[in-house]
Amino acid sequence: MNLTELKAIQLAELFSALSDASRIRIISLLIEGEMSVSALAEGLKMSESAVSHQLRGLRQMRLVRARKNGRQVFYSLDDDHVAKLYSMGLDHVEHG
Amino acid sequence: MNLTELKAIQLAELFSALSDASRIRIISLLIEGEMSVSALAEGLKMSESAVSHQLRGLRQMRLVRARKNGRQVFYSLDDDHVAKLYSMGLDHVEHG
DNA sequence: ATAATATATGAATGTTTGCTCAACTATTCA
DNA sequence: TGAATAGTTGAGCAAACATTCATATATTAT
Repeated sequence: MNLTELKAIQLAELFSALSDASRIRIISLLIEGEMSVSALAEGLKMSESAVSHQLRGLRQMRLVRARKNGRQVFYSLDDDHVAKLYSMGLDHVEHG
Repeated sequence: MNLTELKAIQLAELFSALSDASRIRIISLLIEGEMSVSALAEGLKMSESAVSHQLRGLRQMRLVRARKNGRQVFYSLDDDHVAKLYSMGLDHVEHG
């Protein structure tokens, strides 16, 4: 194998995106479908600012996608890899 | 779904274990087979102390297992979930 | 135009993290 | 026994991170 340093960093960045409970909960909501920032904030009992900051990180990693409609912004998962990693992790936590 | 806060934290902890380039490289070496701390340190060009600190975290998460032989300690992956998460992440980074 | 709503963003702050260094335990060798 | 080797551990420090607060931008309503 012999992983390059670059790929190690990229992999670490990918998993970093999933390494915080707030982001995990954001993703768990987005798995069910797209949601606005305020709906996420309400569902998570976090401030809209905090949610927006986290979404920015997820957006930069291309894990979520934003769709603007009027003054709302709807976020959804950009890619099913994320959902797969999520469910595989959940599996590990629940059983095994 | 409605993920509990506890499970969100556990999931985040699992992914945190994979969220650092040094740990990713440790895991990429352990995928090939068990290795002593000093062999890992040499392969990664890290101090044994730094490697040992990281291995402790991985051990506490039950991602690696330690086997002591004389004065050496050989580490290996505890569970193939880890290797699966790793290769799925690599897939995401390399293609798509 | 003004006000209200939805989101984004920068600075500030407290917490967490990864490493180094020094000290420690356990094991082998002489 | 004493010295050398392999690894672990705690303290300390700098860098990274998550949230809050205040402010800014964009859109809609009056």
